[in-house]
Amino acid sequence: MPPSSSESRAPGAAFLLTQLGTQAARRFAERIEPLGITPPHAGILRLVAMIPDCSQQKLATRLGILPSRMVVLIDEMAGQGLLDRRRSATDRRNYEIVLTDKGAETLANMQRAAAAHDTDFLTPLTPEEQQTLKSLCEKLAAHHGLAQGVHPGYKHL
Amino acid sequence: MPPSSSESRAPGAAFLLTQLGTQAARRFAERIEPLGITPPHAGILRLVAMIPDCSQQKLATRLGILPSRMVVLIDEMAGQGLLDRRRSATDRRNYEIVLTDKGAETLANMQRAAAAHDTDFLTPLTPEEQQTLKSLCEKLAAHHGLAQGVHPGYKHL
DNA sequence: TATTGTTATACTCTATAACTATA
DNA sequence: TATAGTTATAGAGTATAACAATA
Repeated sequence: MPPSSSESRAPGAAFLLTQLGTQAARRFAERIEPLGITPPHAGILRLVAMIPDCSQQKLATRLGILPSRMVVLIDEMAGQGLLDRRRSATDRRNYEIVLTDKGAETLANMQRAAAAHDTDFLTPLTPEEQQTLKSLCEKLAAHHGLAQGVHPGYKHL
Repeated sequence: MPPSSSESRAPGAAFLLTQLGTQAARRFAERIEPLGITPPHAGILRLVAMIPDCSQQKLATRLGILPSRMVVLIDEMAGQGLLDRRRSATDRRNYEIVLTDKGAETLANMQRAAAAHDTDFLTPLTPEEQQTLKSLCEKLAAHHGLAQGVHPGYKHL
């Protein structure tokens, strides 16, 4: 019988993961706010760097963002000068989204922010504990089919 | 120098926590959907059981939900017969929110769903790994000031 | 005057459908 | 006809202000 009072129950690990994940996402959003971008922008930046000349639809599918929403996000980022829309030469229906120099710079700043965020968030744990946590999370993520480096928070389910 | 390709980076533990936390929250929402309730409803149910005769404002503050939103949520739950609004005898401005029999039954079903969710979500790990993960998450949650059993996902920051 | 609950309103994000231009 | 991008629109959720009843 687990220890319990009549008034509260100790939360399980899944609930703790929900709490921590929400908190981590919130802190990351605060970290990148000074860069003028939001978490969806950050996801797009990283994916555009990974997949050069990617179409908007592919980006939308990979990130779980609706195409109609992607239009707005790309508009915002193009307006900030972070990326350019170029019509594909082979199929002029779709665009090839490319990083500008400023976009690449913002990506680098975002990755530095992510690294600092990671360090700070895990600082209560010893280096050994951090490694253990990471390994266990990787094992869980693999079994749950989570894509490498793609935030599932933009999905429509 | 960490292992990396030119195309991708291994995500840090904080990012993994965000992924897993989002996924866990989504699965929990799916689990309780057959009970006719959403995650905010679940949070209210648990808090109402913990704090009898609680006012709407106290519930809103504890859960990080705006008072104006709390009105709608309590309306929905009262409409389902899960709880009742009773005017306080001592201060007739505020209500005392009380669980009905059906509300208590739904709470019990929700707690069973949470336990099953926890078991399923952690099933890729061995019992020892599960205990280790839970301990590390508890340590992190304590250092980050996360309230016992209160989902931070309803907060306005 | 301050507080509880409530309503009204605006803004964002999600979701669907319809439109355009290309193929 | 099918697809990429876009626009329009409706529905949640978040946030702020203002209001009525009560203290």
